[in-house]
Amino acid sequence: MDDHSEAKRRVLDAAEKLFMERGYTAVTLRDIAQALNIKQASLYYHVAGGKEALFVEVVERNLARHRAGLCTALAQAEAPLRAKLLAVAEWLFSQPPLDLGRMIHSDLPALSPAQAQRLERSFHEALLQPLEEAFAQAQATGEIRPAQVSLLSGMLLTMLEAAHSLPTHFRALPKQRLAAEMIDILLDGLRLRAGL
Amino acid sequence: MDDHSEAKRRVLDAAEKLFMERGYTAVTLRDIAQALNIKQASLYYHVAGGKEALFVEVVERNLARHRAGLCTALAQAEAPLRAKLLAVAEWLFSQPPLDLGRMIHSDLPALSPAQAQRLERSFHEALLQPLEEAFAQAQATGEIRPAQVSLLSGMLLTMLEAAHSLPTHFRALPKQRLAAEMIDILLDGLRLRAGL
DNA sequence: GTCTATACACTGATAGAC
DNA sequence: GTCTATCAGTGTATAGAC
Repeated sequence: MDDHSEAKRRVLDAAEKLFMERGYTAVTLRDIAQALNIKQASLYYHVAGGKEALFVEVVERNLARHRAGLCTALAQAEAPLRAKLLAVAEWLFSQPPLDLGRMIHSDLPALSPAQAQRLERSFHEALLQPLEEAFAQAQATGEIRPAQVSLLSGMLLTMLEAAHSLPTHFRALPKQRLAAEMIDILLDGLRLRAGL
Repeated sequence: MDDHSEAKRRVLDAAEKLFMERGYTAVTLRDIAQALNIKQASLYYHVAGGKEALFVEVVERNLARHRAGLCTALAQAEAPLRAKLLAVAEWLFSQPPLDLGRMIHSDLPALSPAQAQRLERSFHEALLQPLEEAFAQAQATGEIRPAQVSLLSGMLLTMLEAAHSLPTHFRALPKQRLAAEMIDILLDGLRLRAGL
């Protein structure tokens, strides 16, 4: 599983940048090769399986990084849930934005069914699972009131990715402030209250 | 601006279904023609400008419908903001899901800059503007506390579209219940409280 | 590791018959 | 309105030289 060969890493980096920005079908192997100042055919030296294999490898590496980053962000941040979620936002903003919707509805259907299913599973494990655990823990300690953890995780992830990727035209504030406000609103709505 | 010719409407319907599902680059004219049981070249009788013109016309029609639907939903629903937002959710769920992220980062860059800019403007007018007005009004009447209306609109739209389009695998509840819970959490976070 | 050359399929688009 | 035929352009992929 080690990616020896520095060159291979550079190929994956360039491919990741383009695939994550524009999606699977919109990016050509020539685009990727051009970004590396090499010719399209040279890519086959690094990734034998061609475009699809390259895409799968890129996404899987990206998701593994996300899982690791999210888990350490959640583990290292201090106790209150708010701080942990802010750490999550900070981590997500440090990464290239991922368009979950396009991935699932546009990119995955263009792959072989086996690969598509594998990637969809990775999505859940890397992105939702860590958040679900954090919310469940906060519920167990009574920090927030009970609610579907999968719902909360999806809400947060979706909102943060939107804040991360949507152009300035759609948002007046810097994304960090925007994230903080969204998290505050979310947590205010989840506070323990009399009558619940 | 009238789309006489029933046939033209059928073409736009088929194109809209495919374009909205898979995105601009992933859909070929042959895909659309096949859905209509005609040949690819026949599409040029209905839309002279080819693929790009077809896409722009489809999206513009979709957004006009959204603007109208959102405005009447917001106008007809009874007073409390919660009811209005639920009506918005109901309307959005009655329409084919739109992937705002893919649209902006994948589809628009594949068009000529002029058309891309035009569509991006339409997005704001059709989707965000009606919601922004509703939030501003609720703030004016003191129903919710002050907050960036563009932020709130973006949050709501993003969350609802995610609930609408993400596969069951990512959500345990039916999307209507999910929307209701998200709206409640959002509004709970915006209630007037002592100290604000 | 990267290149050139090339095969082959597919895509958008045009011309013209019916 | 829809067809067939056809084109140029682009896409992935392979073979083999350096």
